[in-house]
Amino acid sequence: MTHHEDLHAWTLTPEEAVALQRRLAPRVIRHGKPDAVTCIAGVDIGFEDGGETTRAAVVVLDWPSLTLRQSVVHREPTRMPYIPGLLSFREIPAALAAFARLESCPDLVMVDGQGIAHPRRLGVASHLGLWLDLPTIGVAKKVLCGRHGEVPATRGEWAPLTDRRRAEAPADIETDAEGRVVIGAMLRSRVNVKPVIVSPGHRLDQATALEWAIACLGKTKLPEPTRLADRLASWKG
DNA sequence: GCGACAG
DNA sequence: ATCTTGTCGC
Repeated sequence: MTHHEDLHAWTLTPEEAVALQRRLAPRVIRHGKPDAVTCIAGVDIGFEDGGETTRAAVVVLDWPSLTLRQSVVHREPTRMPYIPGLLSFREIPAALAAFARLESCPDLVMVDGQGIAHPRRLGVASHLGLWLDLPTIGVAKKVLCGRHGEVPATRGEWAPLTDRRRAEAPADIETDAEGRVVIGAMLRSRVNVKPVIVSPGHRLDQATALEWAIACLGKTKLPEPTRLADRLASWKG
């Protein structure tokens, strides 16, 4: 896999990064379904040397067996600090380098982090989806923005995550009874465990993102793709 | 003005 | 994210 734009654009000030997000967000497609899914990738980033080295892990699983087909780990110097809302600028360069080493292109990508459940509707999953031009889903462990009611206790059940701010894109996303924008779902992936936040990244809608997240659930909190990527990125296994 | 704030 | 031991529970 290759990419047409170079990485110079990643040397940005926070203000420039925000401006870039505002420009890119309307390009994010949040409807439809990925076609003919044969394999699903999982992505996660870890850090070493007290944060000086960034470690990107990508795993590719066959669907529907969820069997591991390939895994890649890429290391490079960290070039940006962590700033809430600007996570993609810190993690995506390494993720792209890891993707470049994949033998086959996945049909769907699951990312550790938010999709459109982001202040400017451009979380790391959405942003990565634009670069890869692939359907992506964000699976996060904590909320960045938005509110939600009580989450059902049953595995597979969920509660909508909503926000007052409307998206920049003209083709808008779902709203609830109060006209709030639905930006994701608090999914109970496991009983007695804190829910995960599932939000569409790029090229699919909320319902589809949820369907795939649930379809990829194994016995643990995280869906298999991100669970395995997490394991690799954190050196555990 | 005062919090909150993905990984 | 990362630094970190043992411990409780299915």
